[in-house]
Amino acid sequence: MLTRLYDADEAAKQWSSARSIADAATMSVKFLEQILGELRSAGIVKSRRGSSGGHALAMAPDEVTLAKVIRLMDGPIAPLACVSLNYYERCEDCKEEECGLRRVMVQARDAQLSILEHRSLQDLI
Amino acid sequence: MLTRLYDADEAAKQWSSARSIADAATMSVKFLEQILGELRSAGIVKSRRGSSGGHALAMAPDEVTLAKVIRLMDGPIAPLACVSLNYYERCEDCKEEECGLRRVMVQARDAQLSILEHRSLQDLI
DNA sequence: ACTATTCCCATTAAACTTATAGGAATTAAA
DNA sequence: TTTAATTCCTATAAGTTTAATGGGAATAGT
Repeated sequence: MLTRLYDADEAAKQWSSARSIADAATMSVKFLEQILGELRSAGIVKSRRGSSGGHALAMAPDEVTLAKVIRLMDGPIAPLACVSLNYYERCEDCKEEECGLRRVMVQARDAQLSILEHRSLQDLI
Repeated sequence: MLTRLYDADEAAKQWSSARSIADAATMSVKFLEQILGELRSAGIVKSRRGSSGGHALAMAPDEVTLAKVIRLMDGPIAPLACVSLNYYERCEDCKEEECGLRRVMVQARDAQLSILEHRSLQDLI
């Protein structure tokens, strides 16, 4: 769905309307607007109001890593909060240095991030 | 919590009561019983009723991969249902062969599984 | 002024997670 | 054979999160 936002010629600054994207993805415009709002306030998408307004990518496609988008949409990538880089929360009654589960979960997190941090919108086409 | 189940001498078949485990983990016995029930019906844990009954691992600690346990407790490991090995669900209106997102998510899934399928309870101690 | 569009906020509806509760079945031991 | 400890089964409540809808104000082009 995001890929539609950079089909347009960058110089020409084509703004895709929420309506047109929603139609293509068969989802409600209102719901889509909400998602685009999140993307905008995260700086991934920029928008222009008014009669022939719309939405467009705010940065180059290869700068939008999947990790960024997923964190924004789905929250933490890490399987446990105590190994999350961006949404860390400590477990209660846990000595992190000694926790074997945590040690393994860090490995799992890093394995996944090694993919998601190095794949961008560019790679989705 | 699971690690407590194989502290005991395997030959002596020590059965840990739900109560004793719950105390150590500061959780309600009833809640723990529910979890142990799931583990039992998945064949990871076996139980014995009656006066001096309890629970014990049903297989060697190194056979209990984290992938097994996580799938049982948390469901799919894959970040999207359409790339899940055990809980696959097709996306609607999607030609999987052409879907760039899916291609990347498969990579992310495999990266994570390469850890979780090769780490067992044994590795948590 | 008129119209198409984003933008913001509030609300509902559905789903899932977490936890609690009661009691039947089973077993060992007294 | 009675008693006590324990698993086992099922229902349900409470809480949280997610998905979706809706109304209307702000903006910009014509």
